[in-house]
Amino acid sequence: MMHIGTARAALYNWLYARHMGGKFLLRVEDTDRERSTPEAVEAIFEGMKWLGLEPDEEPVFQFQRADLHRAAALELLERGGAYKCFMTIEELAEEREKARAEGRPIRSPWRDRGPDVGANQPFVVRLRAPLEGETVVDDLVKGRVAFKNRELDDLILLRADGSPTYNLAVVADDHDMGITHVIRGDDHLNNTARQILIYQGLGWPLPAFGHLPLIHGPDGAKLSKRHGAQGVREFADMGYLPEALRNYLARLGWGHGDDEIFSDAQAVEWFDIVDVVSASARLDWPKLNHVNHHYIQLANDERLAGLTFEVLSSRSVHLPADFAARLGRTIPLVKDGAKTILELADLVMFALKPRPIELDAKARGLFTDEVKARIGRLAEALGAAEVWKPEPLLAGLKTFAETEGVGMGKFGPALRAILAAGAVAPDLASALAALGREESLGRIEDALSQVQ
RNA sequence: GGGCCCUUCGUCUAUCGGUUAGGACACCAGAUUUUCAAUCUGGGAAGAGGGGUUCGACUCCCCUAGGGCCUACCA
Repeated sequence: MMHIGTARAALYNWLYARHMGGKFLLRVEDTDRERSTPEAVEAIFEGMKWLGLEPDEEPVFQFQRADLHRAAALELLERGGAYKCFMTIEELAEEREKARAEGRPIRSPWRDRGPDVGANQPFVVRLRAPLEGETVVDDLVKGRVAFKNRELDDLILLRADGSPTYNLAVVADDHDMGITHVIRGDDHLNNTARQILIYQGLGWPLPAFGHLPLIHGPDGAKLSKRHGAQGVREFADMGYLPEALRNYLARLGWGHGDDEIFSDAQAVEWFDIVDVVSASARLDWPKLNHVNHHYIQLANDERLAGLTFEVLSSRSVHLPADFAARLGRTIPLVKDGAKTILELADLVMFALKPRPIELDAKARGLFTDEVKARIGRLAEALGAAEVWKPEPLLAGLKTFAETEGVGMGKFGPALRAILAAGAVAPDLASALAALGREESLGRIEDALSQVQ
C-alpha cells in the first residue's frame, strides 16, 4: 500500500524537482525482506503512476545495492567512525531497559574495547556517535534543529548477519545517487541527525534536508483505516480523480496566497519547499470532495464515462446493450451533481434501467385520475416536441403547465417517478434529454399501463 | 522516562512587528425549485495560556499546557 502521506511527500519532491529543473528519483527501500513483497513494491509503482508522478529515471532497488552499503560500513569501521559490538540479544535488551530508565541512549560496552575482542562471536557494526558537541540539521522546513551528540545513540549499521540497516543504506544510496535534496516525512527528523554522523564519518558532503509534517486523520490522530482511507489506491476506489488529489494534497500543508484550485503547471511554478507549513495537517474529506467536484466538471466526458463504467462493473450492475450511448448522453447532464465518480455512478443509474420500468407502491400513489389524464396529455405534447434537448424541453414543460393551468407540482413528481424508475434523476428536462425521446415516451407508456 | 517537532476560525491556510487578522471548505440564512444535489447572495466563526522584548506583537524570546514523532539487529 502506498500511504497518502507518502504520496504527498512524493508530490512535494516532484513539484520541487520540477520547480528547480532537477530530477525526481524513486528508490524502493526494500531492505526488510519480510515486508517488502513484490505486491507491496508493485503497489508503490501503481500508486505513483496513478497519481501521475513517474520518476525521471529507472527506480533503484536498495536491496540490490547491499554490497555497496556493506563496503561503506567497513570503510567507516576502518576510519574509526564505527565499531564492532558483540552484545548478545539478551544483553542488549537488558541495556535498553537500563538506558531507558536512566533516560539516556544505549551505550554498548564494546564501544571502547579493542577491535578484535571476541572475534569469533557474531557481532553488529555500530556507529560511534561522538559524546561531545552537537549535530545540527539545517532543515528546509523546520529550520535549524540541534541535537546534543550525547543524546544520539550508536545505531546499528550492519546486522549480525552482515546485512545493512536502513539508516546506513539510505545514506550510502543518497550519496551514490547524487541526491541533492532529501524531502521526507518528519518522522525521520531524529534519524537525520544520526545519518549526518554517517556522512561526516565517511567524509561525504551533506545533501539538503526538508522534513514534512505528517498527515493526520480528521480527528487529529494518526491516519488509520478507521478514518476511511490511508492508501492512494483507496482514494482511487472512492472515486477521486488523480489531478484532484494532487491539488488537494499540494494545498494540504502548503499554500500560495489565496489560491485554492490550481494546475500542475502553476503548482510547479509556485512551489518552494521552504514555504511548506511546519505543522501537521488533518485530512478533510469535505474539502477533498469540493476539489474533486471541481475537477469532475473539468474532466472529459468520455473519460468520466470510462471511470463510471468501471464503477458500475465493480457493482455488477446489469447494463443494457446501448449503455455506452446512454452514458454519453447522461453524464454531461448530471455530472454537476457529482463529487466523486461513485456519486456519478449513482446519478447515471436512472438512465440505465431496462424497460418496461416498474413503479413502486409509493410512485403509483402519485397517479390520481387527474394526474393520469395529465401525463397522457403530456406524452402527446412531448411527442410533438421538435428539438429533444434540455432547454427546449424545459420550455415545453413550462408551456404545458401553462396550457393546463397548473404549476409543475401537479405533474412533476409523477413524471419524475416515471423517468427516474426508482433511482435518482436530475431535473426533468435533463432526465428527458438523457433518456431520449423514444425511451422517455416508452417509460411513460409503461407507467400509465401499470396504473390503469 | 529521554530527545526532537508542532500550536491563527470546526478544517486547510494568508499574514513574514503596525491589517476592521484575508481566502477556501464546512456550517447557518435567503434566492432558485419537479426530488436530491449543484448554483447564486448574505452571515457567524480564530491568534492555546502566562510572562517578557518593543512606541507597538499572531508575528521575536522564555515558561506552561496540549498534540505528534523517534527512542528496533523496521523502514
